[in-house]
Amino acid sequence: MTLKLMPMNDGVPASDLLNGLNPAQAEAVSTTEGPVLIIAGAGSGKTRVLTFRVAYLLRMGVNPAHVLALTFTNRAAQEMKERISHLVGGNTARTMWAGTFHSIFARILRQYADRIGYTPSFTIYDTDDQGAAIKAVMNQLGVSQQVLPPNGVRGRISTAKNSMISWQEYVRGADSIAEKQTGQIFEEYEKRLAQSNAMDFDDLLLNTIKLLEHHPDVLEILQDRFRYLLVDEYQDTNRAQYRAVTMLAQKYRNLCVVGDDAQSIYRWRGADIRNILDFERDYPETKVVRLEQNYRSTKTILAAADSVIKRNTKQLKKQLFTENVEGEKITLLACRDDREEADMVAKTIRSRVEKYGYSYKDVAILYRTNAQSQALEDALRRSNTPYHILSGVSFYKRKEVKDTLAYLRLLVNPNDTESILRVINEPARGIGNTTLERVQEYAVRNNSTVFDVLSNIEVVPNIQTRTVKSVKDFIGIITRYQEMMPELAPASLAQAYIEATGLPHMYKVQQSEEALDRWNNIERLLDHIVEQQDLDESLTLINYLEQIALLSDADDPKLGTERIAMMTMHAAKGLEFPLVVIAGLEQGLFPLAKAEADMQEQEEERRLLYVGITRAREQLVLSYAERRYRFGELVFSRPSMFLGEIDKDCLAPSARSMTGSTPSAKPQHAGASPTKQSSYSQVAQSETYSQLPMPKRYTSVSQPKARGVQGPAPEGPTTSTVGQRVKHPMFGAGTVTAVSGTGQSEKATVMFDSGQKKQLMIAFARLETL
DNA sequence: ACTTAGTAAATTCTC
DNA sequence: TTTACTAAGT
Repeated sequence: MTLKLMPMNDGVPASDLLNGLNPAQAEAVSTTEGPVLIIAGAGSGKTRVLTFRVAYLLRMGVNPAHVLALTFTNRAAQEMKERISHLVGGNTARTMWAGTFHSIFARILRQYADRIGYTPSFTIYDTDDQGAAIKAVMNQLGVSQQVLPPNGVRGRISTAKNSMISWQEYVRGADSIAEKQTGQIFEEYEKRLAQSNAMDFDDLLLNTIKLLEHHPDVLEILQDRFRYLLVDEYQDTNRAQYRAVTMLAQKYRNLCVVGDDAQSIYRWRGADIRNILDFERDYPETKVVRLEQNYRSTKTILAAADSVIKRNTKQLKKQLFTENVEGEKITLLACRDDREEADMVAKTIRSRVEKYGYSYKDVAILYRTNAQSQALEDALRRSNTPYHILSGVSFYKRKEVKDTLAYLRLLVNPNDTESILRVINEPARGIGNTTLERVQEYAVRNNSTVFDVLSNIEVVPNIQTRTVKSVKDFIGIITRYQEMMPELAPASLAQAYIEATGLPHMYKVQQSEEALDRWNNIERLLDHIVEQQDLDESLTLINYLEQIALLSDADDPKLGTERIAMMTMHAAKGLEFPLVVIAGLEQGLFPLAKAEADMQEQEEERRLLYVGITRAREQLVLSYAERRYRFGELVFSRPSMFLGEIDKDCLAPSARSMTGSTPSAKPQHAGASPTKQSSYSQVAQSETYSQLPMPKRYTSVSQPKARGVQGPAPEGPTTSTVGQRVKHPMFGAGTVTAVSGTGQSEKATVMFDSGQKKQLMIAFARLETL
């Protein structure tokens, strides 16, 4: 391909696009031919470069259908398309392919499914389905779940797949008994999925590779279709993704990858930093472009981020700088416990919103683990601050929603065994475990699918007549609506079919608040299908289900509404906010306990903090708590070692004097004899507690005044006596009728004056003595 | 076969 | 604290 500086039909020359860009950006945009490696520091206008690059290509006359952009989230892909449409106008970008590896590959695989032994209606299994399949296989093989935890097996199988190790290779390399067993499970698992016409997430990559390797004609078609490839977040791709991209790019070699090794945070799920480090070796003619000017953050924030990341030994050379203002210093909140931390975070945000005129959508609270969201959430709710959480228990993870989706999946692919087992007795139809065991056993023995066996249930011995009828009814519903599929639009079909399954009815008659909630969720899901169908006339049930299966937390459409965003730092990748709070900077939590001893893990945690800090545009607040509830138990902790790594000049004065005695000033383990105790242990407290800045006393919300029975009290046992009169914020006054348990798990049974009897955890229920 | 109560385990991150 | 699995009761 040769460059033609010809204006496109809209009459604007391509070079106009370069006007607002700095030299490095312009180079990254205009080097359209051949391999390009863009090392893009945080906030260096990476997204802008990517979109301009595509727009530039299109202006140069490249057919948008020849462009493939692989992004990290669907949201990023969508945004990219919109921006490009904006730049080049009209529908030009519509035929361009943009999406995550998984969604793009799923699309390709549907097209060529028959080449690799699937039908185009294959099902995509999520982690839960995987777990269910693995447990079923272990059951079938008689492997105890006590001896070999299914979760661990799932992890090992997934790791193997991400490294492109087949079950045959895995078995060959297995030494220990556990590995041999895992290998056996691996084999049966693969067979079970194939039988179910289903793929797990890893298969979407592996099967694409298989398709390209074994079918040269398909490879060539795809190479010719995707003449220009872009890969975003390249540092977080794994070997399988690398392999697939390499094959696709082989013919035209127009491969542009964008990444930042400092932001590589997915090593644990197979991301291989070699992909970025070896790029130049694999493509000797590579043009390397470094984007080093940061347009996002203040000098202070950038300096803080830099002071942290430079502690890592392995990283590509680059020096980020910014022409932005110095900005506010970073605030450090030192708190007594997680509840106080949450209250202080909430209070700080509210005051900043007031003082600086931020709106809530400008604010994000980031944390290391999802579990931390609970306390923060409570505090925000108490102070009436609007927020929303990305991830956690999302809508699509709810039982009733998953059940509904499973029913829908069966309509498209009745061989989907995991879905059958999930819903066959939901609502209860009198088809129990014994029956299902027999059916599965029969299916395995006769190399048949569970659905086929159920369809001919008479042939299975030892099934009760009543059960046979139930099974027939169940199969009847599916086949009946399957036949209607060609005639009905997906939304109305789904509506009628789900109604016929009796699932909504079951919840509706239960009348409890929870059941009605569930019923409501099913309705919402069905409404959503209607919506999506209205948006896209050509929507099929297959497309819809795929879209849901490949949804990620970062795709949450609620982002950008007038609320504080709460999420893990992983989920925050690619986002930015004027005000960012990072909570829970404690040893053992961030970095996680597991990473404290392992340098590699520690460096990954440090990169994660780097990602967190660089999400902030104007202001950054960090916090830690001296003690925190974990598993309902109070544990002590020291401030994170990372706090000591942040350049002192970046911290606000009050914080600076406080950090004068943080771990960096004194070696953490100085004097402390090596113990096996985790950093959360009480021992750690006595060693380092006194070195810590004492947090300013914070008047906590609703501190119970009473002594006897009251909230979390770490010191001494909480005691309450039978006959004690107490008051509860919700239930009102009452009398303690019984006490059970000790310490943190001490429970009191209270007969309230309203007539209600409740058993309450004394440590958590905010009871007041009267 | 289904319900319920009781206990064990979990909390790292995800397409 | 919440969730998930197991065991015993109906």
